[in-house]
Amino acid sequence: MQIGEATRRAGLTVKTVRYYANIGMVTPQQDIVTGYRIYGEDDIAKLQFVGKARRFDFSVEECRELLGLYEDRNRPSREVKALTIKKIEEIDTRLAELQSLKDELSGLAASCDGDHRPDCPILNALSGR
Amino acid sequence: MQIGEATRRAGLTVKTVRYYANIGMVTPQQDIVTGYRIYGEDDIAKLQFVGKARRFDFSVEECRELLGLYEDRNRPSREVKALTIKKIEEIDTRLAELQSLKDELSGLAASCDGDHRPDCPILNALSGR
DNA sequence: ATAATGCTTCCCCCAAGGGGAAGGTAAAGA
DNA sequence: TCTTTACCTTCCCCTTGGGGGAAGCATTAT
Repeated sequence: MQIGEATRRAGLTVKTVRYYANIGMVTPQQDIVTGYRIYGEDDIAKLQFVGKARRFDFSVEECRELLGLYEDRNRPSREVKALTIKKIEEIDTRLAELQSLKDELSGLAASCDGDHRPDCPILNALSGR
Repeated sequence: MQIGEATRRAGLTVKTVRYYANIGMVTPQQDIVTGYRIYGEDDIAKLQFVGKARRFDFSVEECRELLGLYEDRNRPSREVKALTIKKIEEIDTRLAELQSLKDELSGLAASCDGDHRPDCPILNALSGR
């Protein structure tokens, strides 16, 4: 099928699918006459796979790695699990950072009257006073 | 003072401080003969202010806005508080997304043996089976 | 015949700087 | 006085993951 239907079935944009072809992640066949990309069922499966992995916050490079493992029918599940745990740890780190930021900003917002007067504890805090 | 000391006092890199000058956020004077940027105490205060705001996850454009409010001695604190609350909401949204991702990935990781065998529930989930 | 899609490549754009080259400047040491 | 060293400048390419849009074929519908 052509790229349009492939994107519909994979739930991705044309730009995205073409990008994956360009970086060699999901490489369809190509019509020699028209130059059109031709996607098969296996390509669709890969696109859907990558789409889901991206939604799980895996980077494109990590997706490439996962795809390699996905295609290797003999790889130990250990490797996949290790990648997943690493990703969970990254998410944990980011969660803690964001929570800390939120706490600080919430404290500042609570201390600011937020009215017409110019005095503002938020700006005071940012300016180090 | 020159840019080197300014960066030391503001806790930023030279690249960053030059970038802020280029985009017109913190614009030092400039020595006409040497072309060197010359930073004064007020510039240092602004750099420190922006540095802190960036650490609070405000974008550069938001920092520019905050800086404008910071410099306007008559602005109502309402405006600053509104920006802060918007930022807190953004952080909340991202927190929820990350938590959801983490829960799903944790479930997958728990269901995967992670041994030498090739069977892997994580890949199965990603491939939609 | 022509208009409407659909496809291609090509190039620039985003945030927020980082890395490094090539070259001017200033102060300290030999 | 000469040279090294440390700072400074501008300029250009690189990053992530594509988005926007132009210019130019192909196919299909009217």
